[in-house]
Amino acid sequence: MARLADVSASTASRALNPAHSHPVNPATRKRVLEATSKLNYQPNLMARGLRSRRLPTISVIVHDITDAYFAEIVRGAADEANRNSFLTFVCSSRRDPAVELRYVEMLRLSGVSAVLFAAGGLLDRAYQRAMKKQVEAIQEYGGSVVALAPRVERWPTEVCDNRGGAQLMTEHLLRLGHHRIAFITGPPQVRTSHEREAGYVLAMKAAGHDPLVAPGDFTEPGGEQATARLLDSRAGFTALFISNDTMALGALSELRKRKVEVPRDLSLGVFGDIPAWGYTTPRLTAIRIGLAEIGVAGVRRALAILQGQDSSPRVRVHPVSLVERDSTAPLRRTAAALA
Amino acid sequence: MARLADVSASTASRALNPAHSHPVNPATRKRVLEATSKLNYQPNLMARGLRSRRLPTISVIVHDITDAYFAEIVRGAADEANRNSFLTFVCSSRRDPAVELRYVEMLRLSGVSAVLFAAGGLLDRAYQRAMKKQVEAIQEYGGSVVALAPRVERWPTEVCDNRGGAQLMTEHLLRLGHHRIAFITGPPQVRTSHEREAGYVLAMKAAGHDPLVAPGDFTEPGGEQATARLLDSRAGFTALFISNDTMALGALSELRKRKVEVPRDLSLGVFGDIPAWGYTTPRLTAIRIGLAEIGVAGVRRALAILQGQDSSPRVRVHPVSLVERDSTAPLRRTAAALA
DNA sequence: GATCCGAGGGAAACCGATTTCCGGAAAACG
DNA sequence: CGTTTTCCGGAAATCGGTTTCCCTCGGATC
Repeated sequence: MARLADVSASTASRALNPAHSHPVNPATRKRVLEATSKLNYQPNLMARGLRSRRLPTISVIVHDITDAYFAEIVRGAADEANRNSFLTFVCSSRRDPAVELRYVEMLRLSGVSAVLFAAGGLLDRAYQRAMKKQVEAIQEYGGSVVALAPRVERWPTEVCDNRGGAQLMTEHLLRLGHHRIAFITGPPQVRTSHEREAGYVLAMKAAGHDPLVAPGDFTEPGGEQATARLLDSRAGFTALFISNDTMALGALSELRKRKVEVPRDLSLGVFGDIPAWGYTTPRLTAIRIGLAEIGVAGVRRALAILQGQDSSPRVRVHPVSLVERDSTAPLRRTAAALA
Repeated sequence: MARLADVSASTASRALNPAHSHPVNPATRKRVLEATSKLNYQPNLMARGLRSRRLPTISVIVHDITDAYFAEIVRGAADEANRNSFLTFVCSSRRDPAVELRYVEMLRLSGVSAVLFAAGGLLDRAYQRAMKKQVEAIQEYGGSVVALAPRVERWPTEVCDNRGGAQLMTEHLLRLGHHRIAFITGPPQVRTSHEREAGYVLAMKAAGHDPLVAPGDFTEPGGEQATARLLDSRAGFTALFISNDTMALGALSELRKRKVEVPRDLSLGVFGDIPAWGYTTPRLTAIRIGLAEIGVAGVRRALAILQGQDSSPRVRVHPVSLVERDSTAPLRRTAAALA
């Protein structure tokens, strides 16, 4: 035991963890601290974890780490975790419930202190039940759970203003004179889809226009297909609002393939701003989400819960903003080529 | 002890870890396995780690997880780790040596089994010394270290063919009739820079042309500045080869700002293929690196070392390929507008 | 002066698995 | 039949901290 170096044995632990009630003589404490720095002593985290049931690690569960959306969340979370001497696991689940459950089980076994779910939970009943069980086991040993997107479970949540953001974009397009605005929504199992769709519908109805919602699934091929079907339907829209970045990539391919020129033939808005939007042609108008901040907030929240001092409301909504670029233009300049 | 459920005590450990030499009666072993599955027994990883000095975790150290290049490596590594029941730490170091050292120290304290360095080491002496010490400490407890890019240290390495890829792109441009090809290189502290530059220079000299190398630093603003300086220099080049994806993003901004049209005014090639290149205008010709495969190979190598059965050569070079898109065109169609 | 109380420190239990060490029983051998 | 292996299982040590339990000592109280 490295600590024998100075004098005491278990007293060292008390000196180094002043959180507990047992008093330690300041002089003794000083000696201990000197010894630790002299010996460059560092506690064995696994030994500590064996007693305390958890390790100073957090985890972020995302669908796909190569998706710029999730990567930014992970960066924010990992940075904040690092600042608090926590390490960060990253779990890329590919939207596979089985993989996700397996991840969470491994996390539990490894004594993770907090799990951040960066994507909406699936509405699947079996998944929900199994996940609830895992999460309860984690909470049993003192771990905390935070959602970074709306989920069905009643977890503490850090989320961006999906409804407000969708309203913002819709109103922007309306203000440009568009009133036939199509919307590609997300998968129905995910709350985010409904929230964004609701914002869009709300803004449309408030302006006295009929919403035109096309089903989508938040994936790139899904966005491609949804765009194709919309164009084929000849529904006669002059603006297209796509409810996430990944689908927008697919839409861009499809529009390029069909030689639909943006914004001349069609104004295009996206929920979710990723760096790539600054390099596409045209550069895309998008709803900017402070993803890194959400990641940071998630870790802060998780750590606060760990210390039993979280006073935030259960759901905290982070504001979003409209980033206007070149893909949205006034209706007069938009040929109704698709009517 | 959950295992008391059937009969034995420490025998269970032997039954569950047949790797060791102590024999176990097959019948007993069967009873133990039945009990474990009945009780849904799962070993406490921290207790196990306390003895074995390490946890079934790996870590990937990258400069920036939001960079598509690194994200793809991490995805490959995390998937492969998951398949082997290992969890994956991700460390986004922002190219800060202090952050990186701190990460590695935390990893060591947490008993990480393997560390994968996804970026070239800095040539800084103090950094090198400190890192060497950390890594030796990790190896002392049986952890392994793998480099996923050329580094100065003599670690097992999985790397893409930097020199060959640079030759490939250069030869592609030469074949199109270009001979005044500029090259934006990377920071001199990084081996990758030198390797790619060497490939470019080799191909140019082999063709009897003078290389034109502009300094860069692998960052986006760096790419912007390097491009600007090249254009200002009126060096009269008709093609530009940028040695990594991030700088290419900066270059795109600069070219767009100056209304240099690609490939009409300038052919553009990039080392490093990222999804965004399919959505830019024009779509960029790039050297494709199998980054996910490199991540997978890194984990495989690390696990093999852990089990003392790594028979690979120290440095394994992964092939790259040329993805031809719209940003490179024959010289005849390229106005020497920049001459 | 006896009792009580709190400060402060040490010994030992504990977390849960792995790994010696050891011993009994069966098998192999002379 | 005695002796030496071999097989197999249990008791106990170990990993390195944290926490409980207990003890001592000095000061305060009655």
